[in-house]
Amino acid sequence: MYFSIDHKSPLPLHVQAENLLRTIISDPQYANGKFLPNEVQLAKQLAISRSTLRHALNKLVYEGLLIRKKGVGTKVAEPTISSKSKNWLSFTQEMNARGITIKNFELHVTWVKPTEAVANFFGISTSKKILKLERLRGKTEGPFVYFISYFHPRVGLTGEEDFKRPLYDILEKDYMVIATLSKEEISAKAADKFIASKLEIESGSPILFRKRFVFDQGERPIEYNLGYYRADSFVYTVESRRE
Amino acid sequence: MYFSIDHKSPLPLHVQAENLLRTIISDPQYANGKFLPNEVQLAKQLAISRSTLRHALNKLVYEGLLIRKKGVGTKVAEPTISSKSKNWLSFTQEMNARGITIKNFELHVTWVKPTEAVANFFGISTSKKILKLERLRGKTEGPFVYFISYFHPRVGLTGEEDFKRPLYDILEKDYMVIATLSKEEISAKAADKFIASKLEIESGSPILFRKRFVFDQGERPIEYNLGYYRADSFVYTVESRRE
DNA sequence: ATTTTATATATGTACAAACATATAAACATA
DNA sequence: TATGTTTATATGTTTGTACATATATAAAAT
Repeated sequence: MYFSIDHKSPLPLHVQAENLLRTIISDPQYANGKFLPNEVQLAKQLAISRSTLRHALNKLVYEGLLIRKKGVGTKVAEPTISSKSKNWLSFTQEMNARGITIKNFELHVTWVKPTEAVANFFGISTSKKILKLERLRGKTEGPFVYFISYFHPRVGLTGEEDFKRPLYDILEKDYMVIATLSKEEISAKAADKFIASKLEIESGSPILFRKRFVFDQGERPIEYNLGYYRADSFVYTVESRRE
Repeated sequence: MYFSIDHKSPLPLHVQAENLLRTIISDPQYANGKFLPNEVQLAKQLAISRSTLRHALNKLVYEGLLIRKKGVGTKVAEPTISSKSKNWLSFTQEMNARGITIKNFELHVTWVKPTEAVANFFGISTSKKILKLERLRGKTEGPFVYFISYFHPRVGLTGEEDFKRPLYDILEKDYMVIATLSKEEISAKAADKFIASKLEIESGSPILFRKRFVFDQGERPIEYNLGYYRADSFVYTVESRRE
């Protein structure tokens, strides 16, 4: 199979190169920290200049998908499952970028009366039913996260949506709701029986628990999300800079 | 006042330009979304090429400090109320803000050969001894976190410092080392015997594990920190904003 | 008065070329 | 054996140049 870049495409060459590289490094052949061809060679192969290639590489390096080392080469980063708070990529997009295909093991949509905490967060009464979305997701080998989401009635979800599509895509394109602010609380806890059975681990095993509060542009609450992650397959990463 | 760039400095021009720009845009005169001079002009002023200047600008744009618009110009981003500054409080300050008085239960200073991971992060050999700081801290009722810190030799710590003072205070005031960037990995794990005994919990109990990589202004590694938190008394919070 | 068209301006894209510097491996030396 | 020294190789830095494209404004046409 041969890759090439279309010099006549309106899409900038460095973007094409970036996309191409994403495809290339997501290949299992490259997944395990294998080195790319050197820049001069790769530029020649793609028929672009080294500067343009570096433009593309820079982005992937910045995202943490590639690791460059002076005098050595550029290799594919180990595909750790992690979450960068800086990026507002959706869960699926983020995982895809790391060469992990997300499988949906379970997907339940129900209308329920909100708990005290949820009603309080949304500023609604506990008697009015709201949409609850439960999803068990993970890799082909098995699930590693159980999500529970509640949505504010204002959003207008019907429950008939195709939740296999990225959630933010649905909210933005179909409901014109743009998530802008997210507050998260991350903690560790022991898995109870229910979560343990879902994640296929033993009851009492440590799990990473993430509460996520999502707001729209007007800082109005739109989603209340609970995530239970298997401790052995999920790391949460945060990058912060002073000033 | 006039800025300039030293072409003889070993520090790359684009890094110098980046630092310079950081200073410039932090000036209140520039703080409120004011436009920078255009690239060609600014490059001339700084006596560097436009490409080099763009290299510097790119980084600041990526960090969200600058906003570029094709055909218009580059302006300083509005200062958002992010959690960045919040994340940069010291542990003690952070706890004080939550109304918790911190007690030091144990404090050990030793010189040790770094593990593979630490040596690799610092870019030093595993044979040279470095400073290791272990601290068991918590509330008056009992400890809830065990910290292990390693410091890069470059920092110049002697081990004789008064570690009851805030760490960042020591680094800044006594050693002129300013921590600027922090990358963290948060995960859950089961407490091993050692940690369990320190935190006064049962072995196998879930704990929150935080790896923290701290860099100075030149993005050089200065601290490698491991934190083991009792799950029942610690929650990690993150706030992130899109765009 | 309104719409269209030109134009100056600024960022965006792309290439070529040269030199600097870190790394690892091969080689030579004590 | 252990330690320097060279060398090939790969990324890092920097400049110069040219043209593309989006934007806002001013001028011209309707």
